[in-house]
Amino acid sequence: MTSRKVVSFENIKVACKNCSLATLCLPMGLTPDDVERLDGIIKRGRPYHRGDHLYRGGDKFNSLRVITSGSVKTYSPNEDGGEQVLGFHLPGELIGLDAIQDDNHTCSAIALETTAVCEIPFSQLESLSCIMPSLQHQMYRLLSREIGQETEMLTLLGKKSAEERLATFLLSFSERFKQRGFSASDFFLSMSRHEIGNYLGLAVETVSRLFTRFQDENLLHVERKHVQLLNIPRLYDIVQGTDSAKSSQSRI
Amino acid sequence: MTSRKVVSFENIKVACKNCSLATLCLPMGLTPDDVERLDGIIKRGRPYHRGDHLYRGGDKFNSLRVITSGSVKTYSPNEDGGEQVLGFHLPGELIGLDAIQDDNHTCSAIALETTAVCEIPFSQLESLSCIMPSLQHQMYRLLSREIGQETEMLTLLGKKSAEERLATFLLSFSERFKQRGFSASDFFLSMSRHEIGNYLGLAVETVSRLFTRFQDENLLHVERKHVQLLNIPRLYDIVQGTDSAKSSQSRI
DNA sequence: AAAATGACTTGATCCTTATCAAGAAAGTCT
DNA sequence: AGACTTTCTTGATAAGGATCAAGTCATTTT
Repeated sequence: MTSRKVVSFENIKVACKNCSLATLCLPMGLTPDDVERLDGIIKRGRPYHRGDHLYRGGDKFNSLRVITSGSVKTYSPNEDGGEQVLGFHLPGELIGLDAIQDDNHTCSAIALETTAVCEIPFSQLESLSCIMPSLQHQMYRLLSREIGQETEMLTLLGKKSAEERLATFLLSFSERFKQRGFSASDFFLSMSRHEIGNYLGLAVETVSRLFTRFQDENLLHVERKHVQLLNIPRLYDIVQGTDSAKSSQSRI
Repeated sequence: MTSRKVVSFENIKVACKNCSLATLCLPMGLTPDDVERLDGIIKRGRPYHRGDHLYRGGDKFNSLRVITSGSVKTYSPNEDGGEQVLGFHLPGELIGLDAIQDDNHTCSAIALETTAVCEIPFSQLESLSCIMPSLQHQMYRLLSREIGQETEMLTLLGKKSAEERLATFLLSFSERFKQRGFSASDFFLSMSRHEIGNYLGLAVETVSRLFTRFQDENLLHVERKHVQLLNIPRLYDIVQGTDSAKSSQSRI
């Protein structure tokens, strides 16, 4: 019975040209003809369930992957047995870029919920990008964007307070959900408090306390994974770290 | 008189095929013919002096740059006027990769000492990489490597203690100097304590105290910018954060 | 439905590192 | 050379967040 269900899933193969994520994804900026050619090398497998690994550190690198639904956590093991969460990835986002370097995955990727992905065999993508300059350009842009995003994380971890980190985290999801046509102020987080803390360089307890405090300050309403942002502008103030957030609150 | 000197500098244009850094740099893995073609698009300008900007955030992005001598700091301004140091770059290292994304530099690069660079006009590099698959491959690898390196910084800033951070920092320079044919245990750091602290997410005072402590523990000898590493293995122990460093010290 | 498990929250305490403050050393300028 | 500036060091204190310890709430198991 599961097998029949899986087969039906596999039949739901949305071609790039019909995919709502195309504007966020690799086909962005390509002509319809080029999208068609790119589509030709993409593999769409069965969905992953919560806890399934898309790949693990050390695995041979063959494909880049784009999340098409669900969400994924990437992480790398660190020396002393623990892990460092590297990112949370939503539909339209490309993962595995760090593995091009030496043909092996350096980090792992695990589904946080039922998740579908497109696999893009890298060697074929590379060949294709040799004959499709616009695809090559798009690849360079995506790789560069990834570098820019990690740079922002460096500032977050290097300079920001716990409060600023969580506000940044929440607004990042708000913006990304909005981009994808979902509510910017009402969403579910698919990861645990522990994973949020790990990602932000904070202890679980600190994350929990901050959620409570933000709620007490009417910045948001939170119930487990369900978050409703009630005062997005003030969250942006907090991100700025100008401390005007507190004063603007007291001015009310 | 300066102009004559500059002219003489400009004449010292080492072609890629004669450059000792070629194995670390873009030509890595290219055939001599391909290196020649790459060489054709590279511009070698006059050297920068300490404090000169190679580019600033907001500048139009035209070229990637490879340091050929000296050293460079990259940084991005952050909201509240301060800056976040993103990296220190030694000969053979490629900078500007983050700017491909939107055709503008998002961060700034400044010479920490007299520094020479090769400029690689990106549009020409892109065209060339379309007809030279091995160059394209090398570009993907370099971009991917950059992502991997930033990932390591995330772990450093997210999980490591001040002590582990400084040890990691010192060993990174040790390894990179060694790769370049210099001593792995005796070198000059071209940046200030303040810049080190900024980069590592620590206060200047903490960096200073750690240098003193490491010296007291006979891990190194430091006098201003001149660093001599006296016990590299134990520095590696510290990086691991297993705390075995301290016990191995007391065992002596 | 009760028990067990895991996730989250809350409180109390401790520790690391930031901040504040001042002095020393090095480098710069006239 | 002497004054000035900047960088670095060192000490004292404070604060932010980690850690330790319980307890609560959900969810799953039996």
